[in-house]
Amino acid sequence: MTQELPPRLEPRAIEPARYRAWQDGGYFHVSASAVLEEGREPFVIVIPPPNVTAALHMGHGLNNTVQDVLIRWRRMQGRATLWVPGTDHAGIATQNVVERQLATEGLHRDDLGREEFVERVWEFVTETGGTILDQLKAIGASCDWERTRFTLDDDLRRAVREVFVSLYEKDLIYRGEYIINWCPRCLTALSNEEAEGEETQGSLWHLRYPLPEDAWGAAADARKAGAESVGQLDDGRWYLTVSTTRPETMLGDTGVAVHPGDGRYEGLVGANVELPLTGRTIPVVADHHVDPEFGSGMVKVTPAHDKNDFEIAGRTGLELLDVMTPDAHMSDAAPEAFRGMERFEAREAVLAALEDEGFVAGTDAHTHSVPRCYRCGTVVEPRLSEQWFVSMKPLAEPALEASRNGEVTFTPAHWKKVYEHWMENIQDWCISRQLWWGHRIPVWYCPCGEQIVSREDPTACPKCGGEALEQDPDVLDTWFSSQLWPFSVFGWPKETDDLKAFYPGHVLSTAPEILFFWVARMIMMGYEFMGETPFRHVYLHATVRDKYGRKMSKSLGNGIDPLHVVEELGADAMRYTIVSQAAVGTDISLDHENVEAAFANGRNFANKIWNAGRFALMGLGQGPVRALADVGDDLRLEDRWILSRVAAAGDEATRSLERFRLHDFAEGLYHFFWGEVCDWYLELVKSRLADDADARSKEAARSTLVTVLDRAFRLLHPVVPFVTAELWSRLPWPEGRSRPADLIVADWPSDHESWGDEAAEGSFRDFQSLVVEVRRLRKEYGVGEGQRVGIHLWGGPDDFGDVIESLGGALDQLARVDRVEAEPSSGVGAHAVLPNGAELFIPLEGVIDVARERARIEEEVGKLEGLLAGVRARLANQQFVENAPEEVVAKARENGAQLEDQLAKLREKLAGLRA
RNA sequence: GGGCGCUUAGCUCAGCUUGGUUAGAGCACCUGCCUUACAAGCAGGGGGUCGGGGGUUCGAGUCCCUCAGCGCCCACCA
Repeated sequence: MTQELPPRLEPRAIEPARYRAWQDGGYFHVSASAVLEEGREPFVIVIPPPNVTAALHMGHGLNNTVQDVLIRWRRMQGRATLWVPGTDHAGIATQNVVERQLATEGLHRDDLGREEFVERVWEFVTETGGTILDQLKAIGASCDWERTRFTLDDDLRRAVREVFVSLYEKDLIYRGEYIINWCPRCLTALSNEEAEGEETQGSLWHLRYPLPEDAWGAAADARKAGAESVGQLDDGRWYLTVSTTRPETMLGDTGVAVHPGDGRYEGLVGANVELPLTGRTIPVVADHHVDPEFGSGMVKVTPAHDKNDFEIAGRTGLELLDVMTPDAHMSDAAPEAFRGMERFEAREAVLAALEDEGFVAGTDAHTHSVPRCYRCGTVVEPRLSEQWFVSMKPLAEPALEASRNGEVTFTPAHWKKVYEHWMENIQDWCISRQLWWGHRIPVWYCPCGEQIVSREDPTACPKCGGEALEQDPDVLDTWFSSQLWPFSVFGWPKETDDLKAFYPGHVLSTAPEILFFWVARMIMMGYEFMGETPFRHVYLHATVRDKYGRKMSKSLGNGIDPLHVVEELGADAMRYTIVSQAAVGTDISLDHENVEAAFANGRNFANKIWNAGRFALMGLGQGPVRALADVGDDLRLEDRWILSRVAAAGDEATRSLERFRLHDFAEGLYHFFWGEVCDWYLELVKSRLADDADARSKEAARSTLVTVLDRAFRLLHPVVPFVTAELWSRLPWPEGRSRPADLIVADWPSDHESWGDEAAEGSFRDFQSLVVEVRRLRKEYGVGEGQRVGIHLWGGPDDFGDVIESLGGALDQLARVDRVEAEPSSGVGAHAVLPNGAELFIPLEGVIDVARERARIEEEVGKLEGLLAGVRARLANQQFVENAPEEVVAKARENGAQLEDQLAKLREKLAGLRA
């Protein structure tokens, strides 16, 4: 019953039911046999698994809408379309959340112990883990929920174990003591990617290290050679100057380094410098890493707290001295005065002590990048530590080649360069984390010294037979399991049918900031373990920002909750708004302070579609609709025009989607549907549907309307699935055509060749420009809205007369023109030339009160002339021009110019009315 | 320090790959309409020297150089 449709779209009334119907219909699911047995071409996307504890934010909203658009489109094209959903256990993030929960109970994870803590996390995850997936359903995501995976599922554990052991066997995983990024709050190692640099306004302190007396001669020589960093203290002692941004680390210095070729310091190499505050002396060494051009050309070396210094120590044999505890307090290795101090407190204390003894040579303001933990924001401490690493260079090679030779492509294209640059400079990956939540490292240690790396949990040491094996306490970086996602979700390392059918996937859509964390590593793992790329195309979506251009984030509180948008305005409104804004390579700005306004465009469009459908359902009536082919002879110009246009719109939509131009896809259809179907075709077809006297015209209109809406709804469905599916299901169906079970699986329109009709499009364009021009003139000359006029129309294309004749009734409907004469005319009235060269004249004598209109215009002219005279007088006044603020004068000039323009137009009008 | 990108209407952005009608959209604004699909609408309208400068060309928002401002990524310069 079409009367039931309310005049405003109520998304809540249709969306949840629609979604349930799709799920119940099994449309989201596809089995391997569709590919392996039926031979259908697959189309596969694996979802970027959101953190299991996450709540949906606008970034998810955008990314998953993008994926759903592609998925729905391909599904309609008949591909065996699979979108695999799931969540990530998100090691640090999840552990932090549960630790915070514990903290509210006054507990620490140590109070529970490892097992109980992990159990607690599982409880939490089991309770809340499904939330974000349910939220995806609300925005319409058509994932195959039967295949939902979690990165800690048994299958995926097996994959992780296999990959770790396999890489270890290939010597691509090793354990060693190196400087790694350490978060003193999370108490774990981090990868380079997890330590995010933040530009910070800091200081560079210059410190003096006194030289022993036997080096004073060499020091004096160095000074003479131009080494300004060598000098004498008040008491006559010579010293060297070194610089640092982290003075507290000087307590762990074990040397000072210069470049081997730096002649200035030649005599000082080998000298033992006094390290202030510590009572230690440290040697001056030569190492080629030191840049003689930079600063003093002399560097303090802190091997246990700096990556470069560690390497220098490796080459020069300097000692390693760790002066900090894991939680970044000064350790027992530091002088007593500083022990137990927090690092920044120690920084102040060290500086104060050095200052006291005259060892601070100066301070410069210094802006540099300070690494922070990507999870908690704590300043990362470079720390000497034994960890597990992956050798990345060999793995990167095929993944780099894949980008170079186009096996993997990127949208926007410029990410290709970013990806390749990173791949070319790839560094080893620290994968062990001192956490409890995650994939435990599959390595056991026997008291006999044997290290066992095994696919199966060992029960006894293969070397000594001992059973007192200890498993490595650490877990793997979350991204170690995420990188296997494209094949682990299909059951690898087992050779499953799913794997055969659905690997490799096609598109990977995600945020640019995890290109290195995740995308690059998936590609490397794909080549290493599957022998080919996990996906051919990487789509990096826009960043969602607020109206001030700031990234939406929890901490800024400037986020928009997609569920709130769905609730208030509908999923369709949200989807259209963000897709239409997601132009390649740009960001999306949404006003978080006025959500309704931010999504108004999408909401209005969904409502427009709704009303167009309502109109059709009411206007079509109950009778059977004939197939288009059966009414072919009765089609009128506007019918042939709109059929041709819907064909063109379909071609454009397909082209846009093929190129990942989702913005063009959405906007193109918006303009087609609103600007052509609604503004023109529906307006023209109204009277025909209501006119029972001309049955042939009415039937042609009904057939055309049904056909056009069917097509349009199909094209629109990927971006606004709910409103289109709802209306489509109610649309009457032409006789003789079989009807798909649901719009979600209706064929994507592609047979457009036979529908194109350039002649009809050209003729209709001529008609449109005539209507627009008549409307404009009517408005300009104050012709009342209901007032009919006659027009004269001459010149232009040969067939223009025929066009006007066939659309005569339409001209009356759209522009209130009841008489068209083909003869030239002039006199009192309005005249214009159309784009196609035809001349248009509207006699206004007797239509409007010409004398009154003339008087009205004259009055207006008088008024404007007065204003203009005033402006001119001001501008003629030297004092005003010289003394008034510049912008006031400029404004006056601008006003004058505007007034002159307006006057010219009015005078032209007057001339027409006098004729 | 390297690499990349951006600057077009009041705001947010398309358009540049392949130079060529009058540079577009949404929102905002002005005018007139509650015309029975839709006022979340209809009709009409105003608003841009395409960041500055230079060059190539018959022709530049589009290609090249340069300057300025903004942003992103990478990096061990103490």
